[in-house]
Amino acid sequence: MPELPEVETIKRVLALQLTGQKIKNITLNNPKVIAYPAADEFQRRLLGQSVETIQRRGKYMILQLANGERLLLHLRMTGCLLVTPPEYPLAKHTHLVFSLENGSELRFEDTRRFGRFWLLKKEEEDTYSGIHKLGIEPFDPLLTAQYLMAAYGKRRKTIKECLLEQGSVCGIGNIYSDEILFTAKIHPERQAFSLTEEEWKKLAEEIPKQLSYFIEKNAVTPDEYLQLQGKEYRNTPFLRVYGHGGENCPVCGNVLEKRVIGGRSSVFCERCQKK
DNA sequence: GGTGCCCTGTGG
DNA sequence: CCACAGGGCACC
Repeated sequence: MPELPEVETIKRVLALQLTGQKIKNITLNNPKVIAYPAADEFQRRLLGQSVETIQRRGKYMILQLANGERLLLHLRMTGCLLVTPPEYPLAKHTHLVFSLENGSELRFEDTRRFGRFWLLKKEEEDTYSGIHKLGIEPFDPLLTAQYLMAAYGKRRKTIKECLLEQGSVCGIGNIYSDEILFTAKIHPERQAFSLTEEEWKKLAEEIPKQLSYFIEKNAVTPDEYLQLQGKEYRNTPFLRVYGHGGENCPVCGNVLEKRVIGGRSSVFCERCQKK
């Protein structure tokens, strides 16, 4: 599910609910979700720790703990973090539950079980989670036309595939790559090296602009988030192309094309996004 | 670079 | 029944 805007939304909700909370108990229903270290050590080291701050890096969430350790999480496709009252019905694919000092629970659910946790010691170098391979944040002032050109400008891959990589600019997934390319008026199948300076400039503009727009549109209160069970994202009515294949382009009315690019389903307007 | 895989659920 | 789903990685 979650790309950067969704992870940011969840982060903002959890920050209100988890900051300062101590982990009193841990129930691990599916040890596979713990990528590192071994599940028993993971539980032993987390027990009794409290959450100091919550950060986001790319699509990863980072819980900074009072003892200097950090808990990392990647939600992948269907992962979901939710703070609930203890009596709240347990969802079917709940793999991990933290009971907190104030009586509430932090639950991790994930239907497809792709999501993973990592727990790193204070000064421990993280070569496990993949977070060390991430490129700059989309809101980094370093993200300029020049930066994009240097990163992708010689690549034969399509620009859509480049945007999905996390190594130069992180956080963009399949939905927002389509939205970004649509507003930048760039055909997703354009080979990266073929983009003009004007187009790199537009892209550098639209990447942070679109992502922050959707962060705004995502905004929920903790109550709303619980009601939506951390799953339904409210931003979908604002998506202009993703999920709208076969419908009319919101700009020119042309029928939107749906096509697999780099193994991912993609929607675009052949008239607005010239090849 | 492509392809398959990790998983479960849903919709055609 | 099969194709596909918002992510990422290993493996030719």
